[in-house]
Amino acid sequence: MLSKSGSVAKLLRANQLRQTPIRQRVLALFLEHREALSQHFLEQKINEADRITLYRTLRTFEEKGLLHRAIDGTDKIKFALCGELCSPEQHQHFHAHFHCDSCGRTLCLENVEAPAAPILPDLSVSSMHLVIRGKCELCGKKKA
Amino acid sequence: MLSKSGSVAKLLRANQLRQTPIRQRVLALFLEHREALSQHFLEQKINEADRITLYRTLRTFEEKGLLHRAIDGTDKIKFALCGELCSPEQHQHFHAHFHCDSCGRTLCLENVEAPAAPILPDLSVSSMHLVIRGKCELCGKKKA
DNA sequence: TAAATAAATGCAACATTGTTTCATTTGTTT
DNA sequence: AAACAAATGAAACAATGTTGCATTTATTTA
Repeated sequence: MLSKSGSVAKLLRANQLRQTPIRQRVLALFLEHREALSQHFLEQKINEADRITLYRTLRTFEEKGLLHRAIDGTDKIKFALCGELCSPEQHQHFHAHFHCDSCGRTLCLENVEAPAAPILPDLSVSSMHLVIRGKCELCGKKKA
Repeated sequence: MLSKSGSVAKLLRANQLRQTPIRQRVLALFLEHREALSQHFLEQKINEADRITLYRTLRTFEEKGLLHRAIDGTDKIKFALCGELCSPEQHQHFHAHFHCDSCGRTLCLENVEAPAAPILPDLSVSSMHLVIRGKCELCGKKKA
């Protein structure tokens, strides 16, 4: 994850992207929420933009290495802010995400150590993802 | 995974499912391929069935604990045969899958040990999935 | 073995999402 | 301020997800 101090404008400039209102709003939402967001979520937050623009914005950010796809076991694509280790050429090769089956939120887990790569003869590994599912702290409280 | 000896008819009977041609063909394909299959793949293999029937067949099998969703990081849902540890009530809580970014196949990894669950205060964990991406043995050879 | 019945199937229909093309608008550069 | 490249929004279409309903079929039982 990027430091909170990184302003939206800076982030765009650093990635050679134009300062458009929609891109700024999208990035601001990612910085604000600090979790993996779906296009659906962004559409609801940004009424001005139509879904095609959002669709392309997300993929542009992905190409530039600003966002990565968060694997959470659902069939809905979600994106999350990349850390410094990601770049257009090479994304960080280990990610861990927590998905709440109750509210559907997907959180990036920062401090999870990569498990030792299993021995897989004949398979070449380029990345690993740990998907953890359960109940988040908010949904856990509701029940209690 | 179930033993190869388990015949299709037995599997259906054991799960209180009727012996219909489509269900038999679907199960046979899973037994034959031994990897996670998408509905799209099944549609192409079974021309007789329309997609709605397949859609419902897969979900019925899932409910019965015969199939589970294989998480492979793509946005396409894939199913795989469950082992003995899965049941309608409780699926095995750790799965590992390998996804080939080149050909799109998804393999179930049987012998991968579950990583130690990370310490996640306030998050209750119900399952974990390890998704490994890279190139499978077939696609690796092509390049070499 | 045939009738009864509960389940599976296939069709129609519709919602959502993914994706491309193209004309228009906008941000950036000179 | 003009020129240019890039971003946007509209239209359009494909693929997938999902439900309701009428028909067919597998199983049960008389």
